[in-house]
Amino acid sequence: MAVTLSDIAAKVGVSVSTVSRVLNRKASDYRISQETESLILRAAEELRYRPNQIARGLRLKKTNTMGLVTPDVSNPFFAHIIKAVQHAAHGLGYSLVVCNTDEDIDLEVEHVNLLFRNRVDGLIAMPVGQRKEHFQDWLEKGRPLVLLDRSFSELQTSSVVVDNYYGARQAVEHLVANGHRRIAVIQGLPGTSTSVTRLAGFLDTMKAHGLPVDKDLIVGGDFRRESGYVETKLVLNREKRPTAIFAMSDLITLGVLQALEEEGLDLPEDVSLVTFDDFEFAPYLRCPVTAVRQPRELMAEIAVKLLVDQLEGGDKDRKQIVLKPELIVRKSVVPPRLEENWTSAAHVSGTA
Amino acid sequence: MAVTLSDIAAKVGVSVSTVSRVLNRKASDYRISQETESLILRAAEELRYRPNQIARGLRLKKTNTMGLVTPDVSNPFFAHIIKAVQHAAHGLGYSLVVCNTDEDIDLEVEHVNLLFRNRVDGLIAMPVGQRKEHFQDWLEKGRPLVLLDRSFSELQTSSVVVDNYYGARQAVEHLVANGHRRIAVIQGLPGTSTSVTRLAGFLDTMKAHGLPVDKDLIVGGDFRRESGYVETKLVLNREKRPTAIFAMSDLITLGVLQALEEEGLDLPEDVSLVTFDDFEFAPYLRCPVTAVRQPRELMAEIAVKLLVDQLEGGDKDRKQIVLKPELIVRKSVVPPRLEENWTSAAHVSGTA
DNA sequence: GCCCGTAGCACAAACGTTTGTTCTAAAGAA
DNA sequence: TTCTTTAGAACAAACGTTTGTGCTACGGGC
Repeated sequence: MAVTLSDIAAKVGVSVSTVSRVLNRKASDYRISQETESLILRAAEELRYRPNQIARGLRLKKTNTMGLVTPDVSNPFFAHIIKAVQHAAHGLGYSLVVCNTDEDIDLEVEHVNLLFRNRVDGLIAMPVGQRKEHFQDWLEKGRPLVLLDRSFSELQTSSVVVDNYYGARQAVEHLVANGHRRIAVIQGLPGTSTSVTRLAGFLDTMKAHGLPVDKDLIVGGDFRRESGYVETKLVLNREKRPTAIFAMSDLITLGVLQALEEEGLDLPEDVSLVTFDDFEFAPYLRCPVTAVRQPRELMAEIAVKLLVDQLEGGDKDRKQIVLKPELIVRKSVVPPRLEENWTSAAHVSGTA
Repeated sequence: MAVTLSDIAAKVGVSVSTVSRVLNRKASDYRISQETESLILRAAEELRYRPNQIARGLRLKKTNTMGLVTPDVSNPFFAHIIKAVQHAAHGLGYSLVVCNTDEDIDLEVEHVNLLFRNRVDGLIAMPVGQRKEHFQDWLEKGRPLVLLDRSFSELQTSSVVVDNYYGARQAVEHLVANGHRRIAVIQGLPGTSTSVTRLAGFLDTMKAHGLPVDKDLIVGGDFRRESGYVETKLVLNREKRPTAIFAMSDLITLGVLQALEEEGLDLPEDVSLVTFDDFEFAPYLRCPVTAVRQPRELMAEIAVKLLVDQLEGGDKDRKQIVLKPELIVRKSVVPPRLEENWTSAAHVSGTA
């Protein structure tokens, strides 16, 4: 069906190997005459020859493809990362196989296995957390891996992440500076490095200010909207309502917004809010949200660069890149109303 | 490095072909003894054999991979589509190579070529528009193609789109019913089928109501935020300002919001707004936006189904699936202020 | 006239599979 | 005993490349 080297060889009347060498620009190394060379080039052009990367991959043991394992393609944060990874990879001559784990560790394992079968040259992963043996296996097979956004400190491989501890401290400092003491934390998937580190940042900040931490206000099961929604609902109906919420992802914030609306609570008068992930719509919300912005594109580019360095340069060093996030202050944090601060609040049902 | 069939063969003491047949569950067809079979299965397990899909692909001329060409991975609409395509493809045993064209036709051509070299089994494309020879070539090579979201009526292949004409009519009817006569249209990439059809829907609706159309109010160059921003800026500074805006994508709307904010105009008091693509944050914006919602996930699933039917069932029929969009009415459309309707407006500089 | 050097290419193996065909030994039939 | 059948597997080719090595013929040196 498709045109092969031997089609060209037949047309020109030379052997397949000669054609191969010419098309790989190795004509001069094998003293192939100018004449033969141009005949072959012309024939390849005419037949619209397109090399079969599968055959090539088999022979060369290199597919020029990398895998990207993502927790949630539809999350704007990851979507931007994917776009940037795709772009960088393409620029360096690599195709990208994108996987979606849905934060499901079993699915992640399956995808990593599949990527191995497909013999992608390297892997960029934003891992679910919890388990890491599949990545360990991957590394033991001698294949490069770069962790992105989330990492395992125990894994001997490169990673590029944001300083989540710093980011969380910035966010919580901002809340505390505005007078908040009862702060609810809606975290992401508990085992994930980003959750863990951000939570540590929260706890340390509270401690630094000598503020008590109510364990009941530390909630959340994953990074998704639904989680943000139900956890907010629950936390708002506690006896002592928090005066502020620290959300660990853009989608969680989406759920928070939905819950607040349903409860008839207004941002920021009734509750203050700080979130991780600065999404595009943040400035245009009813109340523009103060957010921790991460250098998504930069992270993605570095990850690709690191991977390709390993693939092509044979750079075996384990590099740990940490970038600084930035707190974008908008309008979702104001001082709490005094009377609410310590009242047991069967909450006022709605101003809406 | 990696374990191959012959490693297993050597360990068990049989030939490669026998191992292959056993692992492909064809043992009984070739009367291989139960004993040999279980020996092989055990060995494969112990050695942690993972079939090399590259070799397999070469032999079988099937890679179990499909390509997805996307205009913009970071656009929430496409991000959701990608996620759903990924999910459906994975469910049917296919890996997904994702490309990003950035609405650049040359890049699209390049990506399609690359996908061909990689011998993906089939292609799902959300094409830029403008040119289609590369898809024609693809089809002539006998490879399946499914167009998604956007289509070419001249191309003999399956497609799944939304009824953009209907969606646009719904949107514009809503504006007209609220008393708007001067409506600005910020369209996407002019050649794209979605732009063309939505524009037709707009024009026909205006005509149906006997309303004049000011060509100067039909603007826009692509589906992105920047376009929405600058076009809104320009259109708002015309002598006769429109009383409403019809935006053709979520990202355009994002740009519109930004421009409105900068101009100190309030939604919906100063300008009404209807947009295509119902994004997640739409309900939580300062002014919740009325939007045309498309069944993204369904579209994606159908596209994958269509492609796989062609790949595996050999179904050669050209199927054209058209789904109905739905207008979600929120609060961004109100009747225009009377005095504004026909005054030349050196616009009031800001209420903010 | 003979040999050697070299230009210019062909040959063949290998990458890891799949699959049509062939081979071997043992069992059963005559 | 001899021939046929069959179970159980091995052999080998092919997919489309790449690449180390081998081959041939011509020209020049002596």
